[in-house]
Amino acid sequence: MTSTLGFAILAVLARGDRTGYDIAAGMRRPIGFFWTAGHSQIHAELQKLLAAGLVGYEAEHGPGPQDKKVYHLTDEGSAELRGWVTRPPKERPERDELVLKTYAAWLAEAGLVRRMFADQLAAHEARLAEYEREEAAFGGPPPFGDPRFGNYATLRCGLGYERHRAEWCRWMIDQLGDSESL
Amino acid sequence: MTSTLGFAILAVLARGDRTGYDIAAGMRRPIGFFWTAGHSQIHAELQKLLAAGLVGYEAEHGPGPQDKKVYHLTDEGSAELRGWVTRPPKERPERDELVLKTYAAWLAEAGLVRRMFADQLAAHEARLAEYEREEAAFGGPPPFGDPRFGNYATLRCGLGYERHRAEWCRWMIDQLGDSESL
DNA sequence: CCACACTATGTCTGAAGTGACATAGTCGTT
DNA sequence: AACGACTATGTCACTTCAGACATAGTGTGG
Repeated sequence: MTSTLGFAILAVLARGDRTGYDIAAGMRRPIGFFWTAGHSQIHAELQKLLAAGLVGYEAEHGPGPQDKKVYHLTDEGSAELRGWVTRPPKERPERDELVLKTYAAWLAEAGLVRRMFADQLAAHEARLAEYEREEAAFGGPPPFGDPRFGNYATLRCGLGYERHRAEWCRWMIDQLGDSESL
Repeated sequence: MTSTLGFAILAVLARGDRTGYDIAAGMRRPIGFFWTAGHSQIHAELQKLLAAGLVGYEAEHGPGPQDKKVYHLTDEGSAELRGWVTRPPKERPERDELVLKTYAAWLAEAGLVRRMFADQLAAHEARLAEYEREEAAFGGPPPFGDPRFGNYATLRCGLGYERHRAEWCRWMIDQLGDSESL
C-alpha cells in the first residue's frame, strides 16, 4: 500500500540514485511543479519504502551525525513503479482558495477584488514566461522512452495550466473593469 | 485563525441559512468543484466557528437523536468573511497524480499510457459538456454584486480548466499516437 | 580565523482530511 | 407492514502534511 508520495520518490529514483536531501531539493518548486514534499516527509517515506523492499541504499561517509545514504531502486521497486504508472489515477478533490474567494467575491468591493486578480495575473504571466523559456530549451518533444519526455510533457501541462489561469484572471478583471474605484 | 474550510462554510452560509448536512451536500461534487469536505469535518469546523462567534444556530426538532441545527452567519462572521475575500490566497502546492504518472511514463508501455489518457480525456469531455449546459442556463454573466456572479465565475474557471486539461490529454495521445499496440 | 551557507539526517507536534461507525426519525414504495 | 432512501448529527481512528527543533561536517568569503 505505497502512498502517492512513495511513488513520487520511486519516480525520481528511476532517473538516478539520490540521497533523501537531493530528492527533497528536486521536489522544491518550480522544478517539481506537480508534487512537493518537505524533507521530513521524504525521510519518513524512504524508511517505509526500505521496509517494503522497494529501495535500498549505500551508506557513504558524509556530513552530519549520520552517514549519508545514497538510495536506489530495487527490482521490486522498479516493477511496482512500472505497474503504478498506467493505473488510472484516483480523483483528488479540487481545493482552490482563489476560486473559493471568487465564489464569495460578490460580498466584497469590486476594486479590491480587481486588485487581487491583477496580482494573480502578474504571477501567472511570470511563471508562463519562465516555462516558455524552459520549453524553448527543448527543441521540440523528446521521444517517448527518453526520461526527458516526462519533463517535457509535464512542462506542457504546466504551460497549458498557466495560460488557462491567466486567461481566467483577465476575464475576471474585464468583468470588474471600468469600476471607478481602485 | 479560521481555516480555509471555515471560510468555505461561511461563504456558503452567506447565501442563506443551512444545516450542517445541507452544507456537506452542497460541497459534494460536481456542484462544489472548488472545495470539498466530508460531513464529519464540517460538523467539527462548525463547532469551532460557533466557539469563535462567527456563526450561530436555531435548533429545530428534526430526525435523529439530536435536534436539527440551522446555522446562520453572525455580524462578526460576515465581517471576517468580507475581510478574507480580498486577502491574497496562499499558494497551495500542486499535487497532481496524473502529471506525476506522466513524469514516469517513459518507463511504461506506450499503448497502456495512451489508454489511460484516452480515459481521462473522455472524463474531461463529459464534464465539459455538463459545464457547457450549465453555462447556457445562465444567459451571460450576472452582474457583480449578485450572488449568482460567484456561481458563474467559478463555472467559467471550471470550463477553462476542463478545456486545458482535455487539450493536454489530446496532445499526449498525439505524442503516443501511431504506436502499433493498444 | 570566524561566520555563514550548504549538505545531510532525523524527531516531534499539531492541523487537515478520509472513511468507518453509531443513532434515529420521516417518507415513499412494494 | 416491511424495506430502503434520505435527512441529520456526531465520534473515532488513521493517514497526510507542514513547520519547528536538533545535530554536525564541509566549503567559501571576508
